[in-house]
Amino acid sequence: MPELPEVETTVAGLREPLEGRRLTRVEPRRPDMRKPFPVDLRQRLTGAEVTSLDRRAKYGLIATDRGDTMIFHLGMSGRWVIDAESVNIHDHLLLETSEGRHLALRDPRRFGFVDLLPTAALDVYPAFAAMGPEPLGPAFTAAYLKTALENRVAPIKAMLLDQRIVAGLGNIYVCEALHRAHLSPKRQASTIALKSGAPRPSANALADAIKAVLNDAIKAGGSSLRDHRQTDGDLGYFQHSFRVYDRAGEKCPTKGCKGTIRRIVQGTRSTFFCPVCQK
DNA sequence: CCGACAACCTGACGGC
DNA sequence: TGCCGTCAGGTTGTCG
Repeated sequence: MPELPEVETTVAGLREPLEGRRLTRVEPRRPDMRKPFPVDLRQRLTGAEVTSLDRRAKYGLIATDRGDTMIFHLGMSGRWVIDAESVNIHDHLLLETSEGRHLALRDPRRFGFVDLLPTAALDVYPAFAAMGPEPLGPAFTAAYLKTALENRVAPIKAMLLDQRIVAGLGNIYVCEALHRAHLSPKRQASTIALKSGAPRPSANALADAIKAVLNDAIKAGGSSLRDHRQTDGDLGYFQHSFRVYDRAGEKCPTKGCKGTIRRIVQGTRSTFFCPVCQK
């Protein structure tokens, strides 16, 4: 469940059980996920009150009244499960609150991880320091996109997956945004940025398409793929609104377009697009 | 500096 | 039914 809309939805779902609540139990159930759990995670979080929940790109942020923030990343298969009947073998971190709520960070592939640092040091957290703007924030504009992509020879698809250009997009939403903007994923990135002065129409269309698809997905509660339902607040249905992702062989949904969605591989990852209306 | 690619893990699915 | 290959929402490090 791991691109920006899914993390946004996850964080929203964690507010009710966590915000303003005290953590009475913090229990890693193994030494590591993709990275080791911080050695002092339990000691620094137990007894603390959660003051706010937030999101940066695909990272969730849980701040406490002791000046710490727990950072979590869901990797490919991670999600939070609230008040499950029993503990799953892939529940790697358990939290319990003063209200008796039980939360489990479940991640079969273990590409996710947890970190802990002083809230005041968030800006210098390496992953954040190198990160581009939030696509739904004020800094992400057509003009920014144009500047960030000029001189870039790589395909636009690869550039949009680069978190240093824009932070929070993943494979699904890049494919979807490029389709909405009618831009080919194979197009050289700099070609939407050529010429000085005003942004080109394609840069405008792309920035707009990115914001639109993310907002639509958040409204739908994100996308739920192979990891099934569950997680009290976590039933996203945006996968039903995919226009190209995982739809190879289907008719292109663009009005008046007679194309068929194709799957190609770019830099080891699947790309879905319409060769007819995406130029 | 840039781009390509392997590695980290488990599970689901299709083909034989 | 079972075994095997392939693929999956991400990130990071290495190599040329």
